[in-house]
Amino acid sequence: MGVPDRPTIDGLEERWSHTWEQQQTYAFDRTSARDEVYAIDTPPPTVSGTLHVGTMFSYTHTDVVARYQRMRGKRVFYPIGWDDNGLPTERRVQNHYGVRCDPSLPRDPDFAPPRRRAKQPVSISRPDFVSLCERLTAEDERAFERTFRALGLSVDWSYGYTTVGERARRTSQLAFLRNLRRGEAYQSDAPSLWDVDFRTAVAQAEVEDREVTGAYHALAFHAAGADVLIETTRPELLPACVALVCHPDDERYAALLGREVTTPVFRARVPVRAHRLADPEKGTGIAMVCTFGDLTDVTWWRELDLPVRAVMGRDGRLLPDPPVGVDRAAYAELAGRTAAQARARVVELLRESGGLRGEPRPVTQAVNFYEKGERPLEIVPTRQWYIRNGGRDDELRTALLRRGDELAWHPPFMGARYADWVGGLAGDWLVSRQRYFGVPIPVWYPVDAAGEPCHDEPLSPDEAALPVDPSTDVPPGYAEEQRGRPGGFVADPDILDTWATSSLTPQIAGGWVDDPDLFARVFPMDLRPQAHDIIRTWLFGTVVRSHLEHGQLPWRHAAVSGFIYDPDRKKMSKSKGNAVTPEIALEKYGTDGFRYWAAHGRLGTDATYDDAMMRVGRRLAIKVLNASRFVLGLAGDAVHAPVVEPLDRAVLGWLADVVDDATAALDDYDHTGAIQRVEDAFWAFCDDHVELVKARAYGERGADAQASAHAALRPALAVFLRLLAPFLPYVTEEVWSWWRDGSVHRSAWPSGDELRALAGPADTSLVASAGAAVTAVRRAKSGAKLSMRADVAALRVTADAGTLAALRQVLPDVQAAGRVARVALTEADVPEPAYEVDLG
RNA sequence: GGGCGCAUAGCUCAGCGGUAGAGCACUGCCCUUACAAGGCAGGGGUCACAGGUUCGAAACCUGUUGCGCCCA
Repeated sequence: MGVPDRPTIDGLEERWSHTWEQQQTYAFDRTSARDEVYAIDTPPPTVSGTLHVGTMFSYTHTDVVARYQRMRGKRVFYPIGWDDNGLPTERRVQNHYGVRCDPSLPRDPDFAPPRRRAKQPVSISRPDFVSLCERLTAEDERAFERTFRALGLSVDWSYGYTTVGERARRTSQLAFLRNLRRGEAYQSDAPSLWDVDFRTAVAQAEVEDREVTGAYHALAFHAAGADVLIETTRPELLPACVALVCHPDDERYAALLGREVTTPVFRARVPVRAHRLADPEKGTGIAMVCTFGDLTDVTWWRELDLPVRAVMGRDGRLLPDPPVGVDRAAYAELAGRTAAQARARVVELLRESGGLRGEPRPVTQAVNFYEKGERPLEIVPTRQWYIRNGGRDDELRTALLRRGDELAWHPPFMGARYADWVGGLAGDWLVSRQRYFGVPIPVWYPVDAAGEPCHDEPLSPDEAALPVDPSTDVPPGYAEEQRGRPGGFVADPDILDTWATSSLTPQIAGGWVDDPDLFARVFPMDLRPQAHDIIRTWLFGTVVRSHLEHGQLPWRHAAVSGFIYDPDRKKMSKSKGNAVTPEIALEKYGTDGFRYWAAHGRLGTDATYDDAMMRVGRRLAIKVLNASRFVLGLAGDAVHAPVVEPLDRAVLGWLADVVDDATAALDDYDHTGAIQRVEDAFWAFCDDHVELVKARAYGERGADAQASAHAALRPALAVFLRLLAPFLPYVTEEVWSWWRDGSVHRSAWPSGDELRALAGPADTSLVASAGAAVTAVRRAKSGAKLSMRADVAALRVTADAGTLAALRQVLPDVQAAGRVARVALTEADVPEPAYEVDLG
């Protein structure tokens, strides 16, 4: 191809991306044996409109690993998927089109999405809603793919998947049914955390605390004798009160234990009970137990065997009918109101009846929210599906903790996050969601003669029939006419949580359900890359599923990236409006410049979005282009000439050490250490070595000395290109194409030993000796405000015998590079060599 | 309240037992025939604080303070 006259890094992305696609440069060879394969369980990004710069950061880290392993000779299995399943997509569709799903509506044969977003969301049928989800995610996925391709990811796009695709549905349903068969999946009708806006149950891992302002209300309960005061931040739950509870050692209330008191306003009789979790220091030391105000209420309810007085509906409004034992007229004031409305009304009623003592006192408190939700979570008794994850089973918990220990964490301290989470699990994994767009739970229930579904005897499909949609498919042995009829069946209406499917990405990408040949070659995988925020969800979930299904870890290594902060130290996020669009950065600094910045962020460490760093990366890429042009443009075809000059031998030996260090760093998943070592060496190579041998390379000291220079420069350049290739894939490929066959990304990673063999007997310290001498000359010229090309009369060096002996070997190169006429060497017992320059 | 991490030059970070480093920014010089969307050189830090270990600590230990993340 030859060296262009005016090389530029602009436009390399488009050209080489196209070539790589055409030549299938990153295609996975699926005939490879497992031990030849390096398999990556790439995170399927949530499809959400735009890619976050933090995502690009993390994916660059993974791509560096992929490219390195490929050059090491591994057959890299590097698929990618899109997480389009579940609530995030539903929410996006609702906002994007201004619609909401109403499953009671029939499909509209002439359905078209609203043209303009209406103020009030338009209700549409479930099939129409799902089709909008599919339509929008398809658009988003095309945009994501464009951006990832622009980032130069070396994935094999032919192994793409989506988490609602057919293979994902089959995988998710099959894994669930196997869990069910083994007793690892089960149903429970129990109080569950519930988001009243999304109207679905949520799992522990999706819950977050938020500080909100509330108020303590002092309420007087009537007892024989004196009133009992309790304090609560949720007076609207007073009709749900089932007991008062105090600490067993609290003498203030000892006389009340076992007696009943009467709730104010609602006039329900409730017992006073004792429990160790009642905090005598908090409020008045005695609390009301409601079904259900918080998770402590659930504990009290369960452990004290209390009845249920449910008041909170799934829509976040108080149920129409009062619980047993509650005053009907008072409750009628609250029925149908939201929690906030009901609270205001209860406070009024309390004031009127004298049940409120003093004024409410404002407090800030931590309240549970669904991480994507807007109103505090309620706790509602519902029937839900769970998968065992060790939260209620010490044996399983211990086994999963051991899996965490088996995994090679990069950096190691991330393993503690996993152990903390597993150690603190409060219950099993709630996987059912009362939503529409996702993998349906693949079971039906028989309907008894009275028309009631028998939830204890779920009907499963044949594995061969998967994936199924129970709302349209029929269980084995039944006919569609029997749907909903006594003696017939009903479908489970729920879908599996997104994480319950994405926890199976190794199985989905590896073809567990339909390509056992592939699966055997790639599973268990080598690497799980991801960010640290989803250790408790995605990483842990994947370990759980693999442990239950395969009895082993799903991968050997986990590489955990940090987050990206803006220069003001705030976390970048779309909601804060401070996120940078990665496409703009890629355009401005080039892909190589962007990747250079990303590669400087170490695993596990949060990094700052830094334009300046990208500019440096861009400059490095330009330097690669120019230095390569110079080296390759030198006359002569002396590649096979012997390397005889001491400095040439030295630079190759020195470079061998660089190769060894970079290799060790990358083997240790330390891409930061590797790129630093390599780029420092490359600049030193350009600034010192190339300058030192330039005159010789032009032939000023004869043919043999010239040939030696060329014979060292070209292999050195080839090594640098390969060392830089995982980080700067475009510019290295461009230069490689000028003079080598094939792709640099399919070339063999350099070997320090091969370089040493080429170098022969080499004293690598000569590189530093010669560098120090030319630097001294440059410093003198700079101090005298002279051009670097200015001639110098003399260089006098005073140093010990060893230093002088080294210097003598490279003296002609030093003199030529510094344009020094005479050199005088003086031996003396000095700690540091002294350089004196006579400018003449 | 618990766990984890971080505190080094104006900024972004490396160093993790042997006399303080890089890049950016700043200053000066050089239009040098690989590179001015360059290059060369220079100034700049009581390594958060307090104890301890050591011949020697930015580094190891203990504590304190501040910041961040995760979990109660």
